[in-house]
Amino acid sequence: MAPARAVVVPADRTARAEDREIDAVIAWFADEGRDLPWRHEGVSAWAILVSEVMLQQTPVVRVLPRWREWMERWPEPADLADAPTAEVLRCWDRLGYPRRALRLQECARAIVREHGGRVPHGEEALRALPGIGEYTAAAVTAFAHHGRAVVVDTNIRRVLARSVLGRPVPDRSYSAAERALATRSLPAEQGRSVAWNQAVMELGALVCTARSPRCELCPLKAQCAWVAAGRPAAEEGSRPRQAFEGTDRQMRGKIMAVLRQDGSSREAPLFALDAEDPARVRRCLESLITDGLAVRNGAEVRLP
DNA sequence: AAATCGGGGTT
DNA sequence: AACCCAGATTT
Repeated sequence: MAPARAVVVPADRTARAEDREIDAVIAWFADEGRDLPWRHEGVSAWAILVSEVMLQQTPVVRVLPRWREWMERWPEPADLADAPTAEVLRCWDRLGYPRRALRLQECARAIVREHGGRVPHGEEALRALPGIGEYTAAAVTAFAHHGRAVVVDTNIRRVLARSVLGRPVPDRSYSAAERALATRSLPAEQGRSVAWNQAVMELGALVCTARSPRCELCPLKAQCAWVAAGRPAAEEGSRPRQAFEGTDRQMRGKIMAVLRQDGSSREAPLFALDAEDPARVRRCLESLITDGLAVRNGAEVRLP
């Protein structure tokens, strides 16, 4: 399990070896990291927070255009707080999981109400905001406030699972042991910790990818436990994942697409979205209303 | 710990 | 057709 170099090496030599690994990854990022707009100098903490929420389960390429438009329309938390929610949901478009858009607006309102319109510092205060969980609080702390935080996203999980544990994929669920590993791996010095978080995340996105990792380009290839083990394949997925086709999630998406397009709709036409299963349409409609993503007035349904 | 919550590009 | 993506929230 543990990497070979963990075996009884003088503390100072271990430290220097780890420092070289860290520097190699940071240097790789300086050369190969993408020029993403939310990484630019002078981008506000709010803009970075928005990017992080949009990036929750949505790939970078799809976030880019939405983020640009969003920040142009609502550059400050107060702007989003005052926006019509229907417009917010339209601008969110097809980023997926539209509850994130709702929570982001609630987040903006909480920032205005409780923090004077400024993104608060500190992971505890950040986590208290709607839609901000462990990852996003750490990411905002690191990338917006340049603080030392244990950032663990899907990319970092994969890089650590492979390079340190020698495993092809991380576990399904995020464990305390995994958090401890990420904590141990984080450089002690603040500036280096920020660079490390950014660099490892990018390494996972560009090189140590889920499908076809490009190990030949990896700054960690010489000391990667997974490479050393001969890059063993992952076990076959024990459970087939739930298909998307035919799920409530898909139907909710279809209904939201209609509401974004038309602003409102009579209820009856929505049942044409699945003539085979009106109960499903009904169920999804009710759940959207419960979630605050749609409102009913009379025989019509519209965006909130 | 597991389920639920979109949507689309890649393989 | 399956897999994956800068996760959060609820149960």
